[in-house]
Amino acid sequence: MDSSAKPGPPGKIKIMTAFSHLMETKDFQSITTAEIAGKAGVTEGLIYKYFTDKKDLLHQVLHQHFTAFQEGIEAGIATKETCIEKLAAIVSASLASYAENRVLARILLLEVRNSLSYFESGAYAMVRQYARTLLGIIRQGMETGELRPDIDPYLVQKVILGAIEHTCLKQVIFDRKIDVSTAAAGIVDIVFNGVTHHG
Amino acid sequence: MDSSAKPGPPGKIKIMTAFSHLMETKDFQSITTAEIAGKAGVTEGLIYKYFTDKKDLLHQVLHQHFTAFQEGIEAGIATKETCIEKLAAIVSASLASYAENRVLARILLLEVRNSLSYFESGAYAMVRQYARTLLGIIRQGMETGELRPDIDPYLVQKVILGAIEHTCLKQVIFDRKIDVSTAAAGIVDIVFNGVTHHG
DNA sequence: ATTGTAAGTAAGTTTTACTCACCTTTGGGT
DNA sequence: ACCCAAAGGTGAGTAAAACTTACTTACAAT
Repeated sequence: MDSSAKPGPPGKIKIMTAFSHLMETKDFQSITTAEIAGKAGVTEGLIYKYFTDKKDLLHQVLHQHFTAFQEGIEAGIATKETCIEKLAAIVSASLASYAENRVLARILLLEVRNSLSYFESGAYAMVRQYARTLLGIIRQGMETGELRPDIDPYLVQKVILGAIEHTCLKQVIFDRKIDVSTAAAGIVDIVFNGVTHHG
Repeated sequence: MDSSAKPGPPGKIKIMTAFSHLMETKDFQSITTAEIAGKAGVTEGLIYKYFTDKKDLLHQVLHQHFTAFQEGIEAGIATKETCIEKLAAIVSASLASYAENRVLARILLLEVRNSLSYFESGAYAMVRQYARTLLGIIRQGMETGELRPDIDPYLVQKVILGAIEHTCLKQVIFDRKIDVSTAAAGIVDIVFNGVTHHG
């Protein structure tokens, strides 16, 4: 368990923003605490006043970015009525977030999953909430008859999440543009209708 | 570019197997070079005779595991005739590999993607080859009419890869069993037929 | 026999995450 | 107005771990 991501004192904010900016050009491992402190204009020791760990800093920055992500998702599905529309909105909004916030995408997809401490962090709790929202929509769709009732909703959830993540994985890694609308439309088409040709 | 993963001298083999075993219980970051050398029964310096880096060691061990993975895949699709069958075989064989070789799965899904050096490694070259094979089958299926011709084959590839990876992600992280056959059948069903209910 | 090369060692060095004891500022209660 | 406690912030220091380098041993080929 790590401390939650409150706004906090100026020093903490400076550290988080400095680190976040460094993550735009470098990977977590190669960013040093000295570098963070230097860019933030504080001393190295202050980092450990507000963060238990270098990883805790990573997790709290992720938490911060994911909050905006979450809001984007909820705004995206708010107006939608049907399950299909909601799912399409989630796919679209998720891709859009990864496209416009590479730091979020890189942290979430590449940096955090290798250490167990992440899964005890507040950031991961938010991610779980996001996954639960998705699952809820899928279940609802199965009840209303929009979706097939004979499939495992958990698996549908995983396929959708996997499709979203893997679709922008390479672009995130090599810092290339993501064509959100066509990618989103394509994923939705494939997952909803399948890839086989039915004469 | 890193040196390829030749079998090599006894010291190198001992280092790689020791490291591989350590990866069963610990994550990359928390395994020290001293620990590796100790378990291998060699000195710490020898690691740097055969590996440019601690990460190079990781990449070469991945390369080694992925070779077996690749063979499993090719054996899986060898007997199959249709595109559909081949895709199902790839999904099944991939899940099976991740299920029975957690070190491979953990390295590939959790540990390597955060550093650019991986993408210049021989291990990544193998992964690309695997992805190309998958893409080839998809393209072939679109030509023969088994798959819809109006979709982007790259996107189909990404959805399938994403589905495979995300399906076993949690199990790999928390070291839980993977029910390969039902997961494979489910993924294939969803990706081939889609999730929407067609009256 | 000799020479050249690959395998292996052992003792550094440096970097880097993290600690700790110490200042400085702020603000609320009496 | 003053105290004092707590929060904000500092800077020197430590320990550990990745990596280097100078050296030794085995050993195959000429």
